[in-house]
Amino acid sequence: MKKPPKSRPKRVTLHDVAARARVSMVTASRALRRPEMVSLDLRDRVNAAARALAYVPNQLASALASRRTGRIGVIVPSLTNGVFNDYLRALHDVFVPADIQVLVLNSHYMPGREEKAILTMLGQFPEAIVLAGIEQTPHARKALQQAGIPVVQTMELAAKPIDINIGLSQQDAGYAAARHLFDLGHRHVGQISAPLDSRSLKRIDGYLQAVREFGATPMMVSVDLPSSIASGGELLGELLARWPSTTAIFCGNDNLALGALFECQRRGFGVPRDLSIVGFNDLEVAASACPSLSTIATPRYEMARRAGEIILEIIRGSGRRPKQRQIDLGFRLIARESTGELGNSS
Amino acid sequence: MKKPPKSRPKRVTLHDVAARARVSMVTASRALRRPEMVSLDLRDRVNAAARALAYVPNQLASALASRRTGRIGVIVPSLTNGVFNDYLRALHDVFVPADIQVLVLNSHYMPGREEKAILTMLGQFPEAIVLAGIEQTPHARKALQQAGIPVVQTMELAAKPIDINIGLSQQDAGYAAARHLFDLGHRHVGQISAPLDSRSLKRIDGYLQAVREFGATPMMVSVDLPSSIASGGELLGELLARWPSTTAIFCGNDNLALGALFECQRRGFGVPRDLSIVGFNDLEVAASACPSLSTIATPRYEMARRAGEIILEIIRGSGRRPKQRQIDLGFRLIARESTGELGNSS
DNA sequence: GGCAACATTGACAGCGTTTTCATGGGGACG
DNA sequence: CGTCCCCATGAAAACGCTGTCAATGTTGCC
Repeated sequence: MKKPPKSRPKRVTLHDVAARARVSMVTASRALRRPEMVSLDLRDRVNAAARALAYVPNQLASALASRRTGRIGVIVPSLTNGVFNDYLRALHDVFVPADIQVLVLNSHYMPGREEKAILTMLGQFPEAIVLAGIEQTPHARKALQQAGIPVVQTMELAAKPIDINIGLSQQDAGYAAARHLFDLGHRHVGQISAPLDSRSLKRIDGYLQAVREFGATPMMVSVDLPSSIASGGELLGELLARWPSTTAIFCGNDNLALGALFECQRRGFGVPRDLSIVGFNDLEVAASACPSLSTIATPRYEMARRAGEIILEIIRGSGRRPKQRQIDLGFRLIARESTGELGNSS
Repeated sequence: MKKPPKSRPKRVTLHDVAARARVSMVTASRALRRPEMVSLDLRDRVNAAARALAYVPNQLASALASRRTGRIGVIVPSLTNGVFNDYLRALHDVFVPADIQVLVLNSHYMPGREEKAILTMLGQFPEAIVLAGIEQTPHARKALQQAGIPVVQTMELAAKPIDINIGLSQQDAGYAAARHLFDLGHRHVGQISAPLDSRSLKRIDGYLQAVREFGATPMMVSVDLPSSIASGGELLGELLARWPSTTAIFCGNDNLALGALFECQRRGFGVPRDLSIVGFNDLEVAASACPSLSTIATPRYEMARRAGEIILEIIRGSGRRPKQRQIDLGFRLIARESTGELGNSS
């Protein structure tokens, strides 16, 4: 007859471990965290006791007492988006070996949700915060500044960084993508996007800049949904319906580009024979697709890695900031098979 | 006389708020958490003070004192894999409205890393844990049981669940995928996979079962890397090199299938004319691809949603478990354009 | 042998909240 | 007008751990 003590499933605490090892709590604590401070004999006894009891340290209490939580907070607009895979991986690569936990919260591309996520995060007292994007609400900015921890804004270059800023010019990148198509001789260059974030808008600005420069007509279609492969196809359909003369499109990201590519295949259009396609981000699929997708490669891994390393340096170095508070990591245009010169068609 | 503790910027605590509102800490605490327990007058005063000081409650202290952390832990083998997008979204959909935070840790498809992740998670004292997969190490199992919180294993059906188990038979699903190809008349049915997890292996078992049943020859190629689109192409290449007679393949997941599809396009093979392809999971891309990919749809969203709801019920209902501790959610074969009858070719 | 320097260990006081539990005041009721 | 109860409030005790500093035992050296 077993009686589950559901009201008080008393947990194994450091106290229990200490008692079993017949040492004081302090010693037990040290034996586990700083073995070198404790004699070999006791160290073994404590370890044995801890293992026997399956002791799991209470990080809450530990963090509260030591005022160091050993974690950093990351807020990204989406986990779904392949863009943030490399980004998160880089952060893990840097912090996990340093024994720092990475807490990820999702803002769903909504400034309001981001503010909430930032406040929640701050309530956990992370030792630093990494933000994807630069458009925080004023209240969030204030809270972040007041927290007195390193804050790294990434993905874009900010006019007024909160603290540290590592990114690239989304507008320049958008310009480069569009320009690539104009340089190939295209004059009817369309644009499709799912502009949920400020970065998409900046890329569009870049596109418009190129359009003006070449005296072309802006041809844009967008949808206010999380970008998906399916939307890529639909948006291409709309674009072609409105501007049948289109010979090239710049897609706000690679998923849209992939959807557009599939739509072309469905319609029997040759890519790039009938339509040139350039995407954005250089996700894995861009290189593997057939035809492979021209795109803009953004240094997502590198960006997050640098962010992580700067944070480690600040934390380790007692809070001193590096001299360079803003870093432009640039981007690369990757011309693959999906873009070709105008006129190859005939 | 007050001694400013070093360079540490003093944090605003409940004590400060209470002082400013001229009430006791208890009242301040209640005014913020359970406004209905406090008179309107004080409630306003406390709220005003909190806002003025930009007070952020220390969740660490709160959790320590209340013994409730308001969060649940989730451990998935990969964030990169599209499979877990729906899964995590469902969990968020359930828990965020319930004001419960979702902590996600990544096991990188390695049992050792998963054990570590589980222990780390347990140290945070989540109110429940959701696991993707059923193959935890013995030590992890012990720690989980000892934690006395709801544990939900998902994605597969377990012979001996730790606590709750919601999933589907991966072997049956693999069998169904292979069987679909045999039913279409194919006899040279290959299999490609990146079997980092036990689920892939079970799907292969299902494939082998079908192969035996139809008296065919097993033709399998695999790679020990995280599955990627590129590997899909390469594996298909190897498979065809070894068994040129292949007329259909079952891919361990949709990414591999997509890579295989692209490889066919690159080689000028018609799909399904020259090769039928069936994938697994029904990621978004499967429906959008051209030709669209036949695949096995797994109820990832539903699975995670159910897991979340059961957890909420247990937490709310003071720990009582539902009668049904194991739920089989099944799967669906989705026949699309990428599979066709043998002989359509000639 | 005596003293300083060192290496170990332990007692105590928090860390910032929440939870009892006690207290006083006011309203309902007779 | 006096009880009985209930409501709003506050005091003090956890929650589990770590930092500080003092106390103990050890070693080395003159």
